Amino acid sequence: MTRALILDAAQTLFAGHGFEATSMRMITTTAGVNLAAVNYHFGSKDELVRAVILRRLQPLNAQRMQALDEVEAEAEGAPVKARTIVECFFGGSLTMAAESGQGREFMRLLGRTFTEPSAVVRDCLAAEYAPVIARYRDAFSRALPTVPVEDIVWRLHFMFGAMSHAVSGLDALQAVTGVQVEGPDAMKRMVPRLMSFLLGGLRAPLPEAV
Amino acid sequence: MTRALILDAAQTLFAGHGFEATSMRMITTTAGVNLAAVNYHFGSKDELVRAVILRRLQPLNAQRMQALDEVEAEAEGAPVKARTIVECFFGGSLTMAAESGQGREFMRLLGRTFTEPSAVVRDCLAAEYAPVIARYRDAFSRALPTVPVEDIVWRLHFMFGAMSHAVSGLDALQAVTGVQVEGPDAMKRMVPRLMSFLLGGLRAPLPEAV
DNA sequence: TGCACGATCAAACGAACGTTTGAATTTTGC
DNA sequence: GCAAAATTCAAACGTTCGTTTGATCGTGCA
Repeated sequence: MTRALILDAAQTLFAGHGFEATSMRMITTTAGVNLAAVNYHFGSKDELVRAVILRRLQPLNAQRMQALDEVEAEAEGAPVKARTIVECFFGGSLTMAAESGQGREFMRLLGRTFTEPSAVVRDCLAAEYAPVIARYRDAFSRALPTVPVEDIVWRLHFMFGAMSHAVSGLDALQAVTGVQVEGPDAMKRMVPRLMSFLLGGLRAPLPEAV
Repeated sequence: MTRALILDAAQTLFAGHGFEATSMRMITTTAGVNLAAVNYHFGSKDELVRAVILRRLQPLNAQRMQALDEVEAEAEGAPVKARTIVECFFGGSLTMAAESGQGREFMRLLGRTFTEPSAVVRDCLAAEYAPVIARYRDAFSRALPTVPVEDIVWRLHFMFGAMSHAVSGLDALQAVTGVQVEGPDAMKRMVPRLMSFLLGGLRAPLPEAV
């Protein structure tokens, strides 16, 4: 009970203020628990950070693996379309981002997480993502046999950036352009646009060799 | 002299550890100046953060405006190609990222800056970017008359994400995929790939209406 | 030469940080 | 129903944070 209260409060505050700028006292006050509860249940602030990230990232990545398993099994050896692979990868996270509340909050947090310089966060992410990226790299390689593996990796990298910024940078977009991006339907308007953008980038002609 | 030493040291440390995690003592020790020097020259840590960002962002954005002015003047009223506009926007920053040392360091910092939740950073960025984004939005709108303005804004948003993550997330890419991305020529290998990805996304077919 | 002013310095400020402690309290297992 | 284990609690720990202070230094102008 207390554990879950802390995780929820920490996720909200981490998403809003960042890891460093969120103090234990902010977390425990928001959660309505004692200050010592975090160290009792998680050991340290760093471990709490890991727990907040892993609680949702692990199921998310497991679902990414399973989604790819399913479409590949369905294709029965035939190459899977690039669009389908993209949907496997981003589908789960984007619907998570589209649902209001905790899910969307976590996606905003996750978007920020990539640029977080903290060692504990970076190591945690690298370990979680490495097998997923490797799996999807191979899948894309089969779907786009004309694209060298190195380019596949780069384009995955770019797609990651576009997506994480799309979700976590909505405040920035609103501040800069004045575009209204709040509300539960904002994500529903964004997702198809993002998907077509990603596919356009993924299938773009290779740059002429230099 | 001391001012410049502080700015350089602060930029390096901000890029490596983030704004919050970088203390005044780290900055002044790295710069080889007295602890009180930051408050003497900049007033506060927040003002130093602003100064570090604005020192390079203001010239960068001014150059973006000028580059667009020039290609539009050259076109003499004819619409400018989308690729050219993209090059105007990202060209300067990508060459800045490609050069080693201070320039590249700042681009890594700038990429992280977008997801920085700090109020002082967000306000500073919004004020600096707003006129530039408005100008480029209109330029893209003329270059791609079939794309509604709202989609233009979204695609600019996605492009921002892809680019900032491409630059600032190189550590993450290396950690996750093992791809070697260090060295001065890493950027030269990335830039054309990023450019073709961005153009592919920008010119992707619009998602069918839902 | 002497004065004035901007710059640098060591030292200290109160506040907030993450963490620890030991007692009080609640829950669990038999 | 009671001992034992798990949890919650108020209080304090030492450390580090950003900032301030007042003395000292160096330099250019009168």
